[in-house]
Amino acid sequence: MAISLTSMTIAAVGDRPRLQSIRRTAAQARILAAALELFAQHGVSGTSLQMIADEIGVTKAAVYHQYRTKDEIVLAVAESEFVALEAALEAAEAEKSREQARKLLLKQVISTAVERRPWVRSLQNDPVMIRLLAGHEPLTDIMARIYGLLLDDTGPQANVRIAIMGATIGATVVHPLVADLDNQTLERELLRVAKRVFDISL
Amino acid sequence: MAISLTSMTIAAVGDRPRLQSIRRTAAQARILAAALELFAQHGVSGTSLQMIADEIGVTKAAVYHQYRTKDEIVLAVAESEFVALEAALEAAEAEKSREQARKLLLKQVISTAVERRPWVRSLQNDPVMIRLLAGHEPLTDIMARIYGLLLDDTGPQANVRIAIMGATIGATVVHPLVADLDNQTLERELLRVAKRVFDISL
DNA sequence: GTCTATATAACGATAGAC
DNA sequence: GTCTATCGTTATATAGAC
Repeated sequence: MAISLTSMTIAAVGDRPRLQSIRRTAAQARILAAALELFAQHGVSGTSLQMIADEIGVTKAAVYHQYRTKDEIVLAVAESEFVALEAALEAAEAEKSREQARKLLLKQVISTAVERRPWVRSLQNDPVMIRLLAGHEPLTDIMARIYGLLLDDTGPQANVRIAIMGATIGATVVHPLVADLDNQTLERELLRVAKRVFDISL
Repeated sequence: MAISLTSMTIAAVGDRPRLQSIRRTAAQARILAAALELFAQHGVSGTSLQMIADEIGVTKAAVYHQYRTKDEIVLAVAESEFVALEAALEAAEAEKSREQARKLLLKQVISTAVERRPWVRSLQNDPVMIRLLAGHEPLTDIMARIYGLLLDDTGPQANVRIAIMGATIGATVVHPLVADLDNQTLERELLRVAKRVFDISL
């Protein structure tokens, strides 16, 4: 990792378990795909295991054979969605300069959010999801590294600016007014705003 | 109403029922206050009538005496929160110029969101809330009037800019990184962003 | 890997007494 | 306006057969 994060304490890098290395059976993948879709539609609390089982045409017991609790399914869904963010983060951390790393990361976060926008709302805003993510280190670790990289310590308002940018990305892609917009245009507009509002040349 | 909205068809203004005129008993107000808080914490689906009843120290049956269904409670909560938006909208519509109206509305929407930020997430992102709001005309009417006023048809990207601004406001105020920030500072920063997104002086 | 069957608890909602 | 009591349904979760 080429970037040193003097302002934050980050866990040792060497033997970090990677989300990308998690292997799943076909049955598990079917469950997670159905759950992701249903969580987006009805929220986590509004999605029962029966609904997930019905969606893939099996019984509840078959689902419980793969995951012991509903919480485990929620976390597995989150992990599978965080893979793209982890990849973006690792690519950014490999950049030579911190400036380059920040630019690349912001770009990738935007394109990831745009591409996966049908599921961004539940991942970012569902109260059950938020609570589970907060207690799951592999995911909080990724978020901490992303913010640690994006934050510059140039001013007391830096936190607010990054918060606003991150929030803007996540919330814009789920906004009803842009639902009909193609990914490319949406991505371009978000980059333009990032540039203008946050003085980052991308 | 001093503003003519040539680009949208808006229902007749004269006898529009106002949310502000809805009267509630003390018992109903207690239910709505408890529900608002619990929805924010657990989401709508994650909040049972038993939880609401426990919160105010009565039984489920007492709650059902005030509202016949859970959906009615959700809608009543939304209506009570939309009162501030309705007031902001009416004040803006009374402005002499459209430019003035847009500025005032944007300012008021920002300050409303900042002041009510603990509850913004569930109102804006909860899937059950979204579904109920979409089918409830008094609320969709207010949203349509707000967007109708904010949208200028000067460019093809107008929708995206409004979406970005709306998303920015809604998502920033709920972001954990600004949780400790006082209302005044947060409001000032959001106004600064709005200025730069829209190229207008607020 | 999926099934039937079941346990236990909580859900939304209603009836009727006070 | 609130209570007790209850209805029918659904929830998460498990046991054991195939």
